Amino acid sequence: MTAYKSYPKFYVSVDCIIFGFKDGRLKVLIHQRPYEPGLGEHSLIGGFVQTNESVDSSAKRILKEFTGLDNVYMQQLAAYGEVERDPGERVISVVYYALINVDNYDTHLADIHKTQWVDVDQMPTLCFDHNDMVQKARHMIGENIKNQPIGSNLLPRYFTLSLLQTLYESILGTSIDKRNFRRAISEKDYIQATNLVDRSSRRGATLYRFK
Amino acid sequence: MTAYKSYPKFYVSVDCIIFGFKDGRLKVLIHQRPYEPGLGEHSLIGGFVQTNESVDSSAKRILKEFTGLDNVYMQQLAAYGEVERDPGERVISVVYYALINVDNYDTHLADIHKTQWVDVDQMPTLCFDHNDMVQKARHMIGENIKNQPIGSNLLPRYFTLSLLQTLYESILGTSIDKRNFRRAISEKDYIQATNLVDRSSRRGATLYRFK
DNA sequence: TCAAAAGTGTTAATAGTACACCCATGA
DNA sequence: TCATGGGTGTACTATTAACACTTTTGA
Repeated sequence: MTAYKSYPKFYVSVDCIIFGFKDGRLKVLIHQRPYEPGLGEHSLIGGFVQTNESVDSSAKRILKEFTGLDNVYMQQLAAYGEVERDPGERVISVVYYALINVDNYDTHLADIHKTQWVDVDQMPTLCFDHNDMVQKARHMIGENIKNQPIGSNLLPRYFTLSLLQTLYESILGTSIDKRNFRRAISEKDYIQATNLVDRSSRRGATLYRFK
Repeated sequence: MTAYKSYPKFYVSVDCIIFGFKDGRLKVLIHQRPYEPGLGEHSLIGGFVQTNESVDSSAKRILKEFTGLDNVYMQQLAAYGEVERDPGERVISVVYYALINVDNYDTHLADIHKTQWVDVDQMPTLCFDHNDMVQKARHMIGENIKNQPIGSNLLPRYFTLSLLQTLYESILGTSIDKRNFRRAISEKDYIQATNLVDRSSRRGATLYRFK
């Protein structure tokens, strides 16, 4: 039917860089690669595209398999297509990054898949080109956070400004002046104060939320 | 050898959005699709990834086949993976955009492939999801031009500031104040005045070049 | 002489950066 | 009472935006 018959076909995988914010640090979810090549090495969460799903849905499916989460902020990062990137067979990988609230994710699934959170500033060596992917994704988030309310995906529903600042600092890798930060936030219309108070500090801190 | 055997394989294509600057307008190179499905429809320049080449090299090869050009500014845009995006067979496409100097490109090849330049603001309907790709690429260039000297890829070696401004206006889709523009440019260290003069205007205009 | 494009500065508004002290409270 | 984190304002600097007239010269 089509003129494509003479062209080769490839395995197409999806790798997900799942970011979470935990203990005041930006983390990435990894696990141990469950098959050869690279069995047992640190690896991003991934899988293969199936015939009945788009690449985007494949990414969503994989995210759900590993975290139990649906409806998550997820963006395509890039396709990785070096010939030898996977030493076993030729695999072209489309990479996504997702931002999740670590409180929501399914720890039972985490046990099954032996996933763990690692600090984005202390990434172990991952298999293949996965470290490159993480670096690129981190850079991308840094760009996005300046203009988009992406923190809403990483934080609990109610949060203090201190926590929000810690998140920004940990994404950007810099320290931010408290007063400047709070002024900037107060100008954003997608973050609003509530009349709730967090009592885990002595004085208590106003809780904020995303609209 | 590997655990991948049970997964499906896919055709992987590359589509190139080749931008050029011509007659004071930003243009995209298209041609008529040479095979079914969509035979004869307007289409981006594309081809299929081969087994012995990375996806990046595939894009370079295709660019060279259609323009004769090497060593061109080229960036990956995204992967497009909807199941039905190609009505013939399942094809996952990795999309690149390139910026070329239209004076350098091989018009003999243009004849062979029946390529033509179309104004980015007057794109005809392209096959499949190609219009989406162009829109996304255009947006991306607009972001990049603010910080990177990407104009060097689109302009001749020597150019007037008026031409450069026209290029910026046509990429950004806005008009720019002449004095503000010239001041901003004079602060960039990658653009410098030469002592050459363009005599096609009455008064004559200083020619500039990229370092 | 005049049409057409080249060239040139100043001011106002906005955004970003640097910086230090008082407050409320639980232990 | 004091240690802890919460909360606040001002001055300086850099960047961006708005705005109009003179110059040169080929036709």
